[in-house]
Amino acid sequence: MNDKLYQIGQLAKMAGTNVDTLRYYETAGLVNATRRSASGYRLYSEQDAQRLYFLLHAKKVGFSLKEIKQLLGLRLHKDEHTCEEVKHYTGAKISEIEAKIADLEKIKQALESLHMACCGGGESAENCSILSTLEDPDTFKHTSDK
Amino acid sequence: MNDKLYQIGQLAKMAGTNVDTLRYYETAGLVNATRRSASGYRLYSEQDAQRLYFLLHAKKVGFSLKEIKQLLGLRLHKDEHTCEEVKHYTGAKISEIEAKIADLEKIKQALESLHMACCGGGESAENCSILSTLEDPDTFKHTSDK
DNA sequence: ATAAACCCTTAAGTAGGCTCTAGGGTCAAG
DNA sequence: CTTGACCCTAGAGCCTACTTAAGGGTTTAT
Ligand SMILES: [Zn+2]
Ligand SMILES: [Zn+2]
Ligand SMILES: [Zn+2]
Ligand SMILES: [Zn+2]
Repeated sequence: MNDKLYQIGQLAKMAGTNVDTLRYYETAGLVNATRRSASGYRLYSEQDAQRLYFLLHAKKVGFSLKEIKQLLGLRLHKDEHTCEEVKHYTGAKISEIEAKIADLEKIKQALESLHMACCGGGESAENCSILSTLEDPDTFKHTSDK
Repeated sequence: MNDKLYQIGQLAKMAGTNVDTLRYYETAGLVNATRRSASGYRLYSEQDAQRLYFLLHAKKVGFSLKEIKQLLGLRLHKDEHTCEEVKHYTGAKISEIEAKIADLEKIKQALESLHMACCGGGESAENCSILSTLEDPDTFKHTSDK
């Protein structure tokens, strides 16, 4: 069940990207089409699509294609790595993600105080109460990085 | 109070980046040094540093320098925009950030189930219970984008 | 007063991630 | 059986965000 296949143009539209990018991802070894039609058209399965969605979401939040390739590849070449390595890698990535979330929460808070302070009216923002938030050095204090 | 100034090298080290990048950010209009020494050395204030930290954190979570420039610029050229515009922009960015956080939470969950399922031992990961999670199309289902 | 460790500028080069061009097949509709 | 909307490949080109190079001042320490 669910053996529906998509042509490259359909998948591109579904995913909000374009065909060139999909072909590029193929050459980069990121998302391959399950098979080709008799005439050589790429045919993507639902799984291929899921893989692409994962990629696009991960990209959106700042992972490089190289990192994404590793993430997507966790289930592959299982025989080439020990469980210890796998566990170490996933643990590190999880911390990384937690740090990213924390960063986003802070940026969000800064924007929210701007957003709420602003009256939203049609007048010039010259006297807008926005001023203080981003100007305040404490708005986004540096705690610890890396 | 707190009128400490940093040379470019110090700031670069503090921020975990390097001097070339800081000079680049200057040419890109992102982070300027408050002033120059008699001999032309850039001298960064604590506020300049905060601005840089904001930039670096925002970059880490996938914002482009162009977007970051806008974020950092919200408090500038206040006279050129209406409160309405400001409010609209911040509102849109906040939604964007919420979507990013949601994406990260999903990726995190997927990695966490991998992480917990794996025994972490020294044997080959060939029979590792990792298999199912990333292979399952539902792991990162496409809901709605853009 | 000479080294070591900083700093400056301008300009060219690089890596990652697409995006476009050229030249050509494929397929459904009318 | 042609037109329009797809698809293919190979390769060049482009944008972003740095990074390196070349040539040269400045500071601090011994
Ligand atoms: Zn306002
Ligand atoms: Zn207002
Ligand atoms: Zn395992
Ligand atoms: Zn194991």
